[in-house]
Amino acid sequence: MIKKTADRRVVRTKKMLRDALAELIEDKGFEAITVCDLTERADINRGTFYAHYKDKTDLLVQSENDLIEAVLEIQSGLVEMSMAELLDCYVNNKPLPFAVALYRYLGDNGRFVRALIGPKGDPGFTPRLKEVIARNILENVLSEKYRENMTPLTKYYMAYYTSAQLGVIEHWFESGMNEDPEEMARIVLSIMFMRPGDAIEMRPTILDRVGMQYVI
Amino acid sequence: MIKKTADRRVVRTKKMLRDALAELIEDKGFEAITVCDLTERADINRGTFYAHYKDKTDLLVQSENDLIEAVLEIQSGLVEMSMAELLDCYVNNKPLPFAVALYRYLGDNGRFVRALIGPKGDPGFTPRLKEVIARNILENVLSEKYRENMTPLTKYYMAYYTSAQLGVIEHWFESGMNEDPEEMARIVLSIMFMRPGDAIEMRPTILDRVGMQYVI
DNA sequence: TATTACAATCAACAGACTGTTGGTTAACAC
DNA sequence: GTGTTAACCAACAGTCTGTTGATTGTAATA
Repeated sequence: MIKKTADRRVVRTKKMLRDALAELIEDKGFEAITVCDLTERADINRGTFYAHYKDKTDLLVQSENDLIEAVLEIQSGLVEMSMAELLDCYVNNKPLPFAVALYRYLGDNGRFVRALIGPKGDPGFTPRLKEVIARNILENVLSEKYRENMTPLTKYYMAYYTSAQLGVIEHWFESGMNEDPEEMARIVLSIMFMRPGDAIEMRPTILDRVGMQYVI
Repeated sequence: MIKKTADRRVVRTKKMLRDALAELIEDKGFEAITVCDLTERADINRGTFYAHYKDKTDLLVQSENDLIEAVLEIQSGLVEMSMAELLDCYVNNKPLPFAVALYRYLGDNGRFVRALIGPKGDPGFTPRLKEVIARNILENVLSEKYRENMTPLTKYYMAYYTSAQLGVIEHWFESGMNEDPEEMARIVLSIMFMRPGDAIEMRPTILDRVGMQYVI
């Protein structure tokens, strides 16, 4: 676990390769990338590539691991939120702190994340990101009662909810990251209190203030 | 558009290749598959493969198109649902007809769908399936008012909702497709009326009957 | 600053996969 | 039954792969 990569040449090489990977994924898709493409764009000798990585998949996996690890790191420093605090954020239209931190980091690594979760990216990355989000957001949302004794329906709700959160992140990237992290955190919180079925009760919900009223 | 594939040999060859593709994707991932792998497993000459498909990606895309087209076909025959009917289904615990049809078809083509949306599948397929689901389920759920004048928040809600629906489908496949299509349609309908924020009002919702009560 | 370690380069290698071709055999539709 | 054509087979050059050995250049440390 101890990174002993002090040599500037190594970090430069790795950075160049990771950047080239992100660009090329968005360009032609991971599938079509050759090691030649990578080293050519990164302006690195092909032999040097193999000194650091087994193959292009190894480069991909290592880069993904770094990203996942960083997200975990960020979220591990965040205190678990009480329901009262969540409510406070909601009614006062304050962004959730951990959501802000998450979106800030994802935004900073935008190019790479967008490439990975995009239609030409790595289908194996999305589940990993989902797992992190599930562990760090859902555990703050789902009550203990359901966490400990998970029924099939609860599991389906978890799958529903984590996928939904990732869908919002994807849409953020696709639409050009126009909103800043704070805005995104507010949007996420708002959506958490929406449900399509609300129309059944035919009452405008508290969501009016974010401009959506209720959804049929 | 007119399929003139009457020759039994052709349909046999194509079927063998599509099946081999599904198996190999789950086995080693699309990325790692070679045309040799495909023809070997399908027991087809390699030259024959190139008589039908440009490359392995062409095989993938054509197979995906067939699947998407079939889903569209199924859903086009379904009448649009009124809010009253939706309510009727919900309170009487009846499965939504279009959801049943969707899950039935996906289940019938389980192996292939599971391979495509899985962690070794095609990252480009999920968005396409999402789009179909969005068009056919969400348009029955979102009121006209929001459909015609889409605010950013509405779009985020759509992204949230469609991803969520796909997450449920994914979980169905991952967990071994234990529920039959009718059960899945009921689960989906139930989840539509849940929201994590319900705890704020601290009232057990109508969802009690499906064993979840309310979610914090 | 000089020395030592090692990262990066270059050229060349066999092996695998690709996409194509021309000639042959066998199954199909009518 | 016969013409059509799909499937088979072998062989082709071209590309990408992963590895090697020798050489050059850059970095950390004394």
